[in-house]
Amino acid sequence: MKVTINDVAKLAGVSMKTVSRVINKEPSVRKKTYDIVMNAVKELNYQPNIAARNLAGTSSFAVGLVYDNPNAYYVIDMQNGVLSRCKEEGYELVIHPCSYSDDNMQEEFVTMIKRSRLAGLVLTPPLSEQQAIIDMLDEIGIQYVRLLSGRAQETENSSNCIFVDDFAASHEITEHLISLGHKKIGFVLGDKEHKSTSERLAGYRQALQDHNVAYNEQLIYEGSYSFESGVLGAQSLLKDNNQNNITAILGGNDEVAAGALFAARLMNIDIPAQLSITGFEDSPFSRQTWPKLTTAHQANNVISEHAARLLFTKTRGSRSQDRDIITTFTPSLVIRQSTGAAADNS
Amino acid sequence: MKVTINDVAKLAGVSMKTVSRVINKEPSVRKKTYDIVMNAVKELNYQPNIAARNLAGTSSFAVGLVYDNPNAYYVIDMQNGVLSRCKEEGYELVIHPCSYSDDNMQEEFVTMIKRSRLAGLVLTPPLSEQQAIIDMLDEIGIQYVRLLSGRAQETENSSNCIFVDDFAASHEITEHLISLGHKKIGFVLGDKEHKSTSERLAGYRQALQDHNVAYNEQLIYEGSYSFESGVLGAQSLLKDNNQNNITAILGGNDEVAAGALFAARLMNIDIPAQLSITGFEDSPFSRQTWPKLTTAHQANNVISEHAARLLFTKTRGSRSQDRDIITTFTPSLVIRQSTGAAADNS
DNA sequence: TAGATGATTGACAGCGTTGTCATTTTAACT
DNA sequence: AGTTAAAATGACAACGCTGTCAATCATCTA
Repeated sequence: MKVTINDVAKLAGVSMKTVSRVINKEPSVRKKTYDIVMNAVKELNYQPNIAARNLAGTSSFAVGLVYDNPNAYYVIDMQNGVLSRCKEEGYELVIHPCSYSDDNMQEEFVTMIKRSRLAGLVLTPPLSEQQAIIDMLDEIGIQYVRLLSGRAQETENSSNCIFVDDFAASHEITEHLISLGHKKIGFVLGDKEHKSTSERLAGYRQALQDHNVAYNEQLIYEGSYSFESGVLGAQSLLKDNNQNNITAILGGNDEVAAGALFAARLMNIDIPAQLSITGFEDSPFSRQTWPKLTTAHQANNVISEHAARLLFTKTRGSRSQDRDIITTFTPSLVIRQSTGAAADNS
Repeated sequence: MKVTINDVAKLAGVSMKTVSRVINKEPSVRKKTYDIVMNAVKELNYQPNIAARNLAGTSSFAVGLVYDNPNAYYVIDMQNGVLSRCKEEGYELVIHPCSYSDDNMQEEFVTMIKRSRLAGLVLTPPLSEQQAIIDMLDEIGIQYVRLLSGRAQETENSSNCIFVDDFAASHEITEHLISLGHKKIGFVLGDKEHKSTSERLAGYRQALQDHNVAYNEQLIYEGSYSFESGVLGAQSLLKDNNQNNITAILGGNDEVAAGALFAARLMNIDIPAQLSITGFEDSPFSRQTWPKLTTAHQANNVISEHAARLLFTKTRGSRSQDRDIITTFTPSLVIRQSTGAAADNS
C-alpha cells in the first residue's frame, strides 16, 4: 500500500540514494537515469515521507510564516500565497501569529524555529521591519525573506527582501486625484511605526510637488490602520464645515478609507460628488463600501507566493533555480466610484 | 547541544522507552518514575523531536484544519483557537483551505491527509455539513471533529461534533427586538446551503411565535453571507417606501448586517431611530459600522479551541482526558447602538 | 511463603529518508 | 590504448523516536 523510496528504486533499477537525488533535484544525475526514476515515481505515485526527510535531513521540509497583523484579509492572502508555493515544493507551512508587544514572543519564536527545524521564514510587516528580529534571526542562522514597503535600491542587503512600492502606488493615486482637479487632498495616515505609512506619505508629497500643488501639513491626520481611525481622521480633516476645503481624502489603507467614507456619509457629504476617497491594497474592504473604493491593487497572495519562491531558492538554492521571481511589486491604480472630479468647495 | 530522549533517559536513570511513556502520558508509569523523568526533562529542557515521533509512531503529531470560507475573520479565529491548543499538546497544525466546488478538491484533500498522516481533522462549516465528506473521512478512517450549527440532541452521532446554537442566538436576538416593540422584523438570510441559515431562521420564527407575532414570508430575503447581499436584501425589504412597515432587520451575519446598515443609510433611514439592525457572530464587522451593531457574540477562537480539545481526546483518548470540553456554544446577545425602540411607521 | 497475577520497565528493531564516503562509470586527455 | 580526473552511482550508517514483546518487580492469594 505505502510506496517507499525503495519501491521506486527497485522498479527503476537503481539504488535508493539515486532516487533520493532525483526527487531532491540534486545535480550529477544523468538525464537518462533521471527520466527512468521519474517514470518509476509517477508509475507508483510515490510521495516522499515528510517525516523521514525531516528526520534524516539537516533541515526540515517546512517553512514558517510569521505575522503580527490585525488585518485578517491580509493574513489569509499571505497564507494562501505561501501555501500554494509550499505545496508545489512539497514543503509544509507552519503559521506563526505573534504579537511583537508580547514579552515572551522572542522566546516562543525561537522555540518554534528550533522545534520544527524550519528551513526558512517569511516575515511580514511590521515584524519584517524590526531590526531586533532580523538580528536575532541572523544570529540563529536561519534563512528568511522579508516583505517590505519600499524599494530595493534604498535597502541594504536587499537580496532577501520582497518589496511593495508603496511610494509609487501613493504617487499614482495622488496623481489620479490631481488629474481630476483636486488640490486640497487630505491624508489619513496609518500607524506611524509602519514603513508603509511613511512610504505612502512620501509618494503623496512627491506627486504634489511634481504637479506644483502645495503641501499642507494640516491636511495630514496621523492615525492608524483601522476603520475607526478612518472615521476619526475624516471627521478631523473635515471639521468646522471643512474649513480647509478638502475635496479628496487618501485613506492609509482600504479599511481607513472605508471609515472615512462612512464618516463622510454621517456628515451628509456626497461621495464622490463632494468628496473623493481612496484606499490602498484593494482588499475586500474596498468592495464593501458604497460607492466602491478607488484604490491601489496589491495582490498579496501573489506577493507572498514570490516571497516563498525567493525563500526556496535560498534554502535549496543550488538545486533548483527560479528565475521568474518578482522582487518588487508596484500596486496598480483601480478606479472605482469613490473618486470623481473635484468639487468646487471654494 | 541537542537534547535527545537518550540524554533524558540517562539523567533519569531509566530506559528511553520509559521516558517515551512519560512524555506521551501513557498509563502504567509509576508516579515516582514519572516525577524523576519529568525533572530530567525540565532540567535538560528536552523537546521531543516531532519528525522522529512522526516517523516512528503510527500517526503523526499534526492535525488539520479544513475550511472553505470567505470570511477571513472567521478563518483566522478558527486557526488561532486550534493553534493554541496544538501548541499545548505539542502538535503541529496543517491548514487546508479548499473549495468544495473545486473538482479535485476531494483528491487533494485525501492526499494531504495521507501525506501528513494527520492525527485528526477539524472541519468547519459548510464543509462539516457535507455528508459526502463525512463519508469519505469515515472510509479513510481518520479522526475528525465537526463544527456544526445546531444542537446535539438533533444530530445523530454527535460525539465528535461541537455545536453552535444558532437557533437560540437567533431566538434571543429576535426577542430583544420584540421587547423593543418591533413587530415587523425583516430577515436577510445567509446562504441557504448553510445549516446556520436555517437554524437562524428557525430561531427567529420560534421567537415570533412565542410572542404571538405573525410570521410574514415577505419579510424574508434569501441572500448570502456577504456585504453585498446585505445591501441588496435591505433594499429589497425596504423597497416601495417600506411598504411592509419594517422596523427592524436581522442580518444573516455581521457582514450582511453591515451591508443592510449601509443600504439603510443610502436611503436616508436613521439607525436606530427609524430602523434597528442586528447581526450574528460579533465579528470585527460589527464594530466597523456606525452605529456599531447589536449582535450575538460567538467566540470562534474559543469554539475552535474546544474542537481541538475534543479531537485530542479522540486521538490520544485513552492517554489524557479533558473533562472541560464544552460541546455546545450559545452565542450571547451583545447590545450596541444599532437597535432601539420600534419606530412608529404606520 | 510459594506461586500467581498484573503492573512496570527495558531491549531492540524498525520507521523512510538523507549524508558520508567508497566505488564504478564516463569523459578527456596523452 | 593507457592514464587520469571527474561525474555518476551505490552501500550503509545515522536521524530520534515509538511499537513489540520479553523481563522484572510489586502485590495479592491461598
